[in-house]
Amino acid sequence: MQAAEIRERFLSFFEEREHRRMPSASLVPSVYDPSVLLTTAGMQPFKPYFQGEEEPPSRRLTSCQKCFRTTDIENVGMTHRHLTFFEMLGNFSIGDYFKQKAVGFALELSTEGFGFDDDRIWISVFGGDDELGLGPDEEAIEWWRAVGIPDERIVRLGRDDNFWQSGPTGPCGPCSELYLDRGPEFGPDSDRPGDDTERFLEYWNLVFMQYELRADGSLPELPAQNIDTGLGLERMAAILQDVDSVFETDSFRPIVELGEDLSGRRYRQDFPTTRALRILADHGRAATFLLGDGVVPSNEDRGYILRRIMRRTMQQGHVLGLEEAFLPRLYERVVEVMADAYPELRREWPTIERWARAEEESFGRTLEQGQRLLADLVARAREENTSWVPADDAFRLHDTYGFPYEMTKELLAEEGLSVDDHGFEELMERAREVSRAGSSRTRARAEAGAEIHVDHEVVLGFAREAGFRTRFVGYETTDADTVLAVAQHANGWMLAKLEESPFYPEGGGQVSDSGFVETPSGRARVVDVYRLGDDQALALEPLEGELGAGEEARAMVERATRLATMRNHTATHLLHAALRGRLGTHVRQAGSYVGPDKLRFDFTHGQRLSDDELADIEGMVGGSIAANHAVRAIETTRQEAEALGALALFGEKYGDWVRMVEIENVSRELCGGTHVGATSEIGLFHLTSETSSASNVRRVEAVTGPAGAELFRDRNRQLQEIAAMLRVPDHEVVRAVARLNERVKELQRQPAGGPDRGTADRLVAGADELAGAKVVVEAVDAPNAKALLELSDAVRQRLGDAAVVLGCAVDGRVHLVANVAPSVVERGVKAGEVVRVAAKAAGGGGGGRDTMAQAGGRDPDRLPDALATARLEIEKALG
RNA sequence: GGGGCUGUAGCUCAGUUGGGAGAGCGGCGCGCUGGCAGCGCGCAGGCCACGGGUUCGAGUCCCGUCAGCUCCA
Repeated sequence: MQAAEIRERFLSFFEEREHRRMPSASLVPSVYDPSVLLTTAGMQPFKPYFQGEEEPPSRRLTSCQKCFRTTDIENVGMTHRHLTFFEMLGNFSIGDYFKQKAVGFALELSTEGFGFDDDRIWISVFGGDDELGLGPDEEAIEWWRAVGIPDERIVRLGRDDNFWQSGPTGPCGPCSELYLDRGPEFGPDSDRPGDDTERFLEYWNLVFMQYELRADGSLPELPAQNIDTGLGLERMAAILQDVDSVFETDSFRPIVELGEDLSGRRYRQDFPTTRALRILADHGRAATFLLGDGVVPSNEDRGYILRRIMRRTMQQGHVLGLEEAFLPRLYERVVEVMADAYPELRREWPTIERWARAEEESFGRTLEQGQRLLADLVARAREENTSWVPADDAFRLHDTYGFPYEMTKELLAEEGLSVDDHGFEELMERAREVSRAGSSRTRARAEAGAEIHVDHEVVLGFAREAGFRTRFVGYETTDADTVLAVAQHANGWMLAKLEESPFYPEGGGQVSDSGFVETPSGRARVVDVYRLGDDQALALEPLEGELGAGEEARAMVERATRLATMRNHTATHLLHAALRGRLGTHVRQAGSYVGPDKLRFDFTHGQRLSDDELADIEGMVGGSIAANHAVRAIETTRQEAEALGALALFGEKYGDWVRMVEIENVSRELCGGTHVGATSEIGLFHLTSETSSASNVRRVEAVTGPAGAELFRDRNRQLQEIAAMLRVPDHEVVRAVARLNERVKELQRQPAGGPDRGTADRLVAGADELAGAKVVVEAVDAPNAKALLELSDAVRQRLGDAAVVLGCAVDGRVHLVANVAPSVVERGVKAGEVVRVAAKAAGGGGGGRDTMAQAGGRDPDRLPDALATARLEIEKALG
């Protein structure tokens, strides 16, 4: 059975049993779920439903979810089954059915859907745990018995294997796993499920979300109990296609074959080759899907995960002897295999290919640099006649220059050298500790900061207890007559919920609204708006009187601020469209800030923007504003929006109904923010900065409307001030500064134009002769230290075997120069020494080489003392 | 989020205890040569990333900012 058929059979099985079939969510989790970098399980996109923050489209769901886990990355290629990227099939019950039906469905699909023999299916259940105070999961055992699984094939496992929890506290519960007994040729009868053997293959995990684990250790039952199951598609395919490993299934074969064709080697020819081909296949899939979901290689967060995957792939390519760039071909093959199930891959192919090329090129540069450094290490080892390279050198190559350790070892081995593996691992571990220590410290600080605000859990509890959802009316109005339904004091603030609220809660980059709430008995400022899924709550600061629950209330958004924010939000969409139009469709939003003061937009792009590009983009946005396009928000289905070509955000919120903001003739984006009605309301648009926020991510900032005009006035004022200082009209400023610059350069050059002939002549003529050497020690007029030096040069050269010491006083400072011919140095006159003692006499310091030295001091009156000291020093040396 | 490295001529990079900004390639000019290639000679080209500090003096030492590379979480 092919992978596509397994996928379809699973989903339609549950669809026939009243489950709503959901499309796979992006690998990039919703922006509202910062707990994970990437989607790691099928239930993850449904978390808001499980937590009761949002209403699910159905109580029963089923999906095939793209998943990514790095925890086992070291094992990929070593085993038959470890993968970083995989597809997870699952059925979910949100407060609907529980263990009985979950068990029944699982067994029915296993036997009737996938054709497993009843008597080859084994089950594991939670066997109890003292610390949790729970006994065995009798309920699950009972239902397994009821569907005909005999006791001897039900295995009880401990908390580590069969109890699920997502954190130290929160929802949790026992699991139950299904195993297939592959028969005695795969292992002895004494093997048991859970022992990680080849005989018993785990293929399905059922999670019973039954309890809530509290901080005090208590374990009350959840009011609404949920089912979350996961069946790994690749494992199932390996079983049903009767092959040894996932890499031999139909989803992987064509990719492995590409590796074989490119390298001329064969899968299973030897272990290093097999391993490399497996890694190519797994990492190839992983990178293609990450790129397809808008992740871009960088050195932080998910971008770094992607980069590591891509670089590991290239390194394994090296193991296979692949010299040429091969990532685009690898990813192209992945797209061919997977695009029927995941059409976004075909749509994003130009972007995928672009980043593949860019990363391969950039890694090439890293390798080149590393090889250069490595050559130095080899040369040094040869010189010192050793057969090894110190671990810290190899580590530096890895840590600082990104040169893969495996490659270091391999290339050194070719030179007959080795590295201390153990030492390398130690350094690696130490670096990890340093990194961990640093990040936990900052995490503690962040948590300390969070206490100032009201804890998210508290707000969530408050809203849940209120028992209704606040209706957001902020799209239509900024003032609402409504009811203050509930209120509660918390941490100095007041928590409140309105029946209808015009206040926008921060989201999609747009900041929360500010404003006021008034009731007959009091007045309060809105200091924060909490977004709770589809719901919201307010934090209020009481200003007058006392606000009470149940009172009629008038809610007023601060209009000027909101309008400024709306202008910036619509401008952000125009900017996004302009960037894509000018730079290419690889440009993708990677974060944004939309406030009343300015807008900030991060997007994926490889290089800094040129002045021309920036000017063009600003011009395009300005053109869209002038054209006065209508802006409309449309509520529609996700499918409809996608069909219309709407741009989905990085880490889009999951849901059936979406809000699409359309700017006529310019763009369509999924967006929950507030916008102006027509683009001309934006007024002025001006880009204020262009920087980077991570590699391959550029950040631009802009201002609009009155803020833009204010900036303009400010600049103009500055220009006028400069013009006044230069005494030229505004439009002459640039030319005037250029002239000024030229003049400054000229003045700086002039002293270097040649030393003053007359002075030099006078000094040469006045030279003393002392023990066969010419000596000049004089105070002269010189504009700066450099001129003094050149003068001394000229004098010494004309005198031949001479010692020349010159001094001058400029700007309240003393400069001294000593210039001594080598033959005189040999006789004991060291310029550095002379100048040092002389400077000391003038209250300064100095030094230099034997033939030339400079010094200075802060007291011009003592210049004669300094020169006298210098003369004495020379006489002493020559005497 | 934490750590390491790097910013010097158009490019690739040297630059010693702090003491006169350099090389190679490239550019321009001249010469040798029948022409090209080549060789020789000469010239231009530098806010030594930016901002502070220490110092008589900073490319060099210290602090900060920006940018690039890189490892880890």
